[in-house]
Amino acid sequence: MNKHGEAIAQFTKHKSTHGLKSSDKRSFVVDHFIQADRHFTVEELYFEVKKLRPEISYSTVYRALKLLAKCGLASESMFGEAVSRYEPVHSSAHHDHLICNRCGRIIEFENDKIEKLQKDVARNYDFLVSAHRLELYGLCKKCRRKKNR
Amino acid sequence: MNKHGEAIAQFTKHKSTHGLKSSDKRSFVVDHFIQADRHFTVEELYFEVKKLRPEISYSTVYRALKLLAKCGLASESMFGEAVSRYEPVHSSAHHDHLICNRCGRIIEFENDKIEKLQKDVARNYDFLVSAHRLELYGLCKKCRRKKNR
DNA sequence: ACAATTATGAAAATGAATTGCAATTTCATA
DNA sequence: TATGAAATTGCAATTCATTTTCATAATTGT
Repeated sequence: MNKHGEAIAQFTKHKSTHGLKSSDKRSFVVDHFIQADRHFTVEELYFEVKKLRPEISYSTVYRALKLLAKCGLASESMFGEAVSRYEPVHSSAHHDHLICNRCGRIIEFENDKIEKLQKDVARNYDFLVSAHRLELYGLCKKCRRKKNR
Repeated sequence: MNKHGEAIAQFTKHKSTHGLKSSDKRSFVVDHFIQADRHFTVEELYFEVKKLRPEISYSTVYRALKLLAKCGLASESMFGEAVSRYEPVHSSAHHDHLICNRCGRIIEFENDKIEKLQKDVARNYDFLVSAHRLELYGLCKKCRRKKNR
């Protein structure tokens, strides 16, 4: 089963264990989010969905994303902005972000060495880490070229 | 001149170069922030100031913090919460944060190795970094002890 | 002191997140 | 297939921090 299939399966499982029912609209939103496999604000996802299924409301999108977050398929993060972004959670490794200040592109990366050093730091402070966030802001490859335009 | 004095001087300079006037109230807020030398939300700083100078309004505190941010003496960050926090900027090194999910304590740290690895990552993506943020969330020393209470 | 400009306080506006509620849909069971 | 309890949906209303407006007060240069 592919990655998307797994995610859908996990969502279905969460529904059954939580007494939730199926719904076309929510499924559409969930599928779209999982297929897209990238960051969304509620509003961004809402606008995309609306193009294809105009009868789906903001509330439904909002609640679908909250639900995805609850069942571990999306994580909510606030990239220093005032709006929440939801990103797909890949069962695999945690990832950090490079965020372009110009075009908004978000690049994910992983770096084991950094992760390890983080643990060292935490140990020094007798701090028990449950989550972390690392974000590098600046200009992405494309935007560096057009820096002075 | 001590660190606080330098900060005050920088603030004074910013005022003169920007045609701003002096004000008792704003100075009080600015001094308090600089002396305290720690994180504040607007509201937190407002409540502290209010105890000592009840005639100072939320607006003044808000605008003072915005101003401090503009002149580089404070930086605004959103620790994954819905509220902005302002932290003193020390002319010296950048620092990252350990954030206790239980008591809210924020511990600052610096780690050159991590900084270096970040640069390596950026280089790999041809990304030009202008700022970064690293936050480790979890339980601080004190809160680990009372974890199960 | 006067004029010009900035600072202040209180209230209103903004904007995103969240919730309440009535109408609708789902689904297990009769 | 019909039923009813429970979940879902859309819209409007609320919440809550941030930000702006505007009338008044304070500051600064002349």
